[in-house]
Amino acid sequence: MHAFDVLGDPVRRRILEILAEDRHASGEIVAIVGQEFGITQSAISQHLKVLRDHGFATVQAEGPRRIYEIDPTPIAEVDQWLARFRRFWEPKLEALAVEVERGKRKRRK
Amino acid sequence: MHAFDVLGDPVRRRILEILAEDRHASGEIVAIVGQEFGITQSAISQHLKVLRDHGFATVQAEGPRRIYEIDPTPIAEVDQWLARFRRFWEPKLEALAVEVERGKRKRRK
DNA sequence: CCCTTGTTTAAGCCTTCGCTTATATTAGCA
DNA sequence: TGCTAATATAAGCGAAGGCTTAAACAAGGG
Repeated sequence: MHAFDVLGDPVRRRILEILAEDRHASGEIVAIVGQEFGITQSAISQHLKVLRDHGFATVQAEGPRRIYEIDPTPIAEVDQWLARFRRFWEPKLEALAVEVERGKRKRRK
Repeated sequence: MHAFDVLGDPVRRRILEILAEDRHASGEIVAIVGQEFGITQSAISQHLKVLRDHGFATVQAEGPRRIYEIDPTPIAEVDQWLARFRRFWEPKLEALAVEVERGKRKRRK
């Protein structure tokens, strides 16, 4: 399963949004996401497994609880792939790089 | 089908890579992608339909040929969603903005 | 007009995916 | 040691997606 497929599911995207803010126990995620999507604890646990297996999240046991934390690595790879398209909607990007360079030169003088 | 699902397929990603470079006739895409993935012209035509239907590409008839051109809009939306995760691998982003501002101030003096 | 070339569409098959229900596992506490 | 709370796993089902073959359609050129 490719990283894009992992991000293809709305439940998983929502979980990642939550984990982007802070680490959470499985149960906390179930409370939020289960409510919003009307799915069971089991379903969410399976989504968490997908996120784990594909490197989007890491787990740490704290007593009986599983604390999930985001791992941005695969998202960064996706972002990397998107880079080649950015010039279509951000022609300013080159200009930005130029700006920074100009600033650096000025300060070196 | 969500934009992420559209990007989930490797054939479609490859087509978008090709269209990112230049516009191409359907047949040209078939020649490249069909070879690489070992699938039929029909299969590729169906992928092109998905890209059309979800706003990733536009078509223009030129005689019997269909010329495909990329439309970056949905990719930009995906990129937008990814924005919230960028701080995890690019803490320099804030610094970059600061740099630009500093450069602008210097030049105003 | 027909034939050929370029392309799309239809039908059907097979696999994958997400969900539910039911069951297992693990930790801590009485 | 059992009981409960928190979580994961197994089995099975239905829907969706991607592929192939076959058929349809559109544009020129003879």
